[in-house]
Amino acid sequence: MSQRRSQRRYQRRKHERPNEITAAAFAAFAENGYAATRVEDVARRAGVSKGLMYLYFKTKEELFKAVVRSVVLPRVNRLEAAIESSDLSAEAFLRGPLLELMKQLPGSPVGIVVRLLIAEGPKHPDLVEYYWDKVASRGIGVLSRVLERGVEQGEFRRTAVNELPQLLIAPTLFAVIFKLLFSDKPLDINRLLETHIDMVVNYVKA
Amino acid sequence: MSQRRSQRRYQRRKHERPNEITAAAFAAFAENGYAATRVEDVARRAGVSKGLMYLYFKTKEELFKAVVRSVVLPRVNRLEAAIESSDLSAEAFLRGPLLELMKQLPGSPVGIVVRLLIAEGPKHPDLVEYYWDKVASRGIGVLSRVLERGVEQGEFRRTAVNELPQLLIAPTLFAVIFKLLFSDKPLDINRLLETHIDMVVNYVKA
DNA sequence: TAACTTGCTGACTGCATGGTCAGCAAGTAT
DNA sequence: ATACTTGCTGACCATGCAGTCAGCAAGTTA
Repeated sequence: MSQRRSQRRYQRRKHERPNEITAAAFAAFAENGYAATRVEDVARRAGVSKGLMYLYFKTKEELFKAVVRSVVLPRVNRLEAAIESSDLSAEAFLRGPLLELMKQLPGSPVGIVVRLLIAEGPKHPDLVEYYWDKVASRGIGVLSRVLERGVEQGEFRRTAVNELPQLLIAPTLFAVIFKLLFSDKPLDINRLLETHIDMVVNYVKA
Repeated sequence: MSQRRSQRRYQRRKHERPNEITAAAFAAFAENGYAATRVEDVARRAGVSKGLMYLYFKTKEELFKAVVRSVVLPRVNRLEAAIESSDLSAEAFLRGPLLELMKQLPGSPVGIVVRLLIAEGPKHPDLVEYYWDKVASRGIGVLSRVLERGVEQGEFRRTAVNELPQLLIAPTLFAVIFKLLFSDKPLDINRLLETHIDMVVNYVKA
């Protein structure tokens, strides 16, 4: 009556493990933040042993970095692609795709990452640097180009906003954080973002 | 040759201790964040023993709350007072005192508190609630009243901004966080804030 | 100056958790 | 079947730190 139960203790999945683990880690960090999350929790979520974690990630910190990268990179890439392939007028672009993106950010995983970055960033300078290179500056670049295009086509006048494209998305960060902290308080985030874009467009329109 | 050195081991200062300790705690949290700060560090900074900490604050968490309160309350009070006692036109108020306040926030202790709140808030719901009551909603109230006054006096038209006064200061949060994470990157924060206010004023002006 | 109150100290405890590693078993080659 | 490689496990260790408490000494009273 001894038996080879069909329950194997585990399967080997060398290739999939990293993704599975970062996904589990993201979920765990999202709930509890980085510091309060135990490596063992992540392991349980990923359905692996604690020891395995350390075969794929040298330290808890490495795991953290991997999470940030995995969440953030695909999104930026999509954004850049979407923008370059668009042939809308500058105004239509701001009011359409950009606004849409802004509306999606609060409540998306990006919100979580922002929280993690703010909380832990000052202790992980290389991560902040990475984020700046791969995300922030690329995002700014996109916005900058849109505005510039508007000016070239005589659609917009040249204003301080051309040098401060961050202004376009600044309220998005506000929205992200508001939702993070005060999700139970009333605030029509979409309307807030719409109004902001409307304001900017009026301001820069020739 | 034994001696009563004039170096006393300590002085009793029952009354001053709480402030001294919260000040030390603020400094420590500012450098390392809440989770990474040891109670013993705070004690050393305050020049007291670890045990004493627990005579004034039941837990580390209580200490944290005390810090947030002590930093944030005086500032809000000052803001409210400054505004109520002002007899400027609405536009002048936005371009003057409000803009000035916005410029000061990044780099002020408030930035630190924001970081702490974002990082730890989700695990301290009562603290978030407190912050909402004593800070956020009061701030919104002030902004709301300024805009309303502008409308009543025929200076402004009524726009969506009247119901979304947060929009006025949203970029300030952006600036605070930018400075927090990317203090070495170039960005003319003052100009950004000026431009934003200019934009809003243009938008709401009758 | 002696007896007393209490602000304060610092060694100690218990536990949580990041990281290690010897060995086991899933898969592979022969 | 048998020998071999390696993905994976889980018990274990070392450390670090929140919170405790018995006792000491600063200040007070008589």
